[in-house]
Amino acid sequence: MIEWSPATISAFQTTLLAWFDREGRDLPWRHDHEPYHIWVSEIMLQQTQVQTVIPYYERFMAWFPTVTALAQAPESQLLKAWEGLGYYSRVRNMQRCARQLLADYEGQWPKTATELTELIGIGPYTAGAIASIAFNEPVPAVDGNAFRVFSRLLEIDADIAKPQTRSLFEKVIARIIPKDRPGDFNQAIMDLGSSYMTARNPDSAHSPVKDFNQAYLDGKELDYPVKTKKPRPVPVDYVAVLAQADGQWLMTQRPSNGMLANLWTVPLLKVADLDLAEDYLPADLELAIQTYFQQEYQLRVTGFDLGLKPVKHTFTHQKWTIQLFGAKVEQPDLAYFPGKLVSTAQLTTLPMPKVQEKIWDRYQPK
DNA sequence: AACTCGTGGCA
DNA sequence: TTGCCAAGAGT
Repeated sequence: MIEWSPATISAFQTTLLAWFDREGRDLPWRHDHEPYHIWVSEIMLQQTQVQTVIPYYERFMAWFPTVTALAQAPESQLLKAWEGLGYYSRVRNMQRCARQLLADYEGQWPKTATELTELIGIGPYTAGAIASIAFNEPVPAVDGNAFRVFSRLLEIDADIAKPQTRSLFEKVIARIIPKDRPGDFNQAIMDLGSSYMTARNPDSAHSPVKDFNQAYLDGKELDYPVKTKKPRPVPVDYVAVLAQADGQWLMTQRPSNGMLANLWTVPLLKVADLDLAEDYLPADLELAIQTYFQQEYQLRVTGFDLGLKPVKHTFTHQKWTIQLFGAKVEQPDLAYFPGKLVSTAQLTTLPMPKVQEKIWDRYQPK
């Protein structure tokens, strides 16, 4: 890792901000510095690309224009606003944060990163982003872009996958961030990281700060950032039961904890949870499904393999293979079932994850 | 500290 | 297909 002199730091600031003034992106959440707008955009942008976020952001602002509107919204509407974005706890935590603001902060945002971190769903990165952009506090906002950009500029060899590495980057950036324009600086780093200094095909030869990029000057750009890789997704087998009664679909709401919390799907049974031998036969599966519904939900279903190609869906850490079964529900008494019957016309009113969309598409290709 | 939590894009 | 990456936070 190299160190910059005060003169180099000053030159870097000037060059970066001049470029940002010329070529910084015009994004919907950059039209003002309202903390609510900055906050919503930052939460949406966590692990999510700008292009994906834009339409969600526009709709979210139309539906929930203020912290109060967000605090008062029914959860089903929140999840509908987030449907397809992923990491659904983000939006549930946003509502908790909105209520926290109204209850404990008199509806006024705290103005420092340290205080912002106390709010639900706001971690070190988002606190830095809001504090610097909305309140002009000279603090770093260390996201994936900042890790990548500064690791290359300064040839920082620390493993960014390790939690402790964040504090090293925060110290380094704290020395470089300009006190007069911290928000623009942090956003400029993000723009730089998504244009010239990208992860895969960087174009540093044309970067406004190429002369400051030590890794590029040394021809070692792709060696940075140093990052240990994550384990690959674990395969998990599921059975989806497309059950109908009275012309309606049997839909279930997932538990309030864990993956896809509170979203709606057809019943998804983990094959490993069914009472099956190692080398079970297709006919055994039908019986196992029937038994499962009887025991867990006191429901009589007669399932049958739809003979369709299994649906595959990969999450960050799980790779699902889902076999589709059709079913008829006899005399539906849903007292013990965590869900309800829904007409085809009403299906779209439920917040559903992408994997459910794939299941519908397999059953009824458009 | 390591693991959990979605989805889309890209080579 | 596979693997990795994209404005991370909670537990």
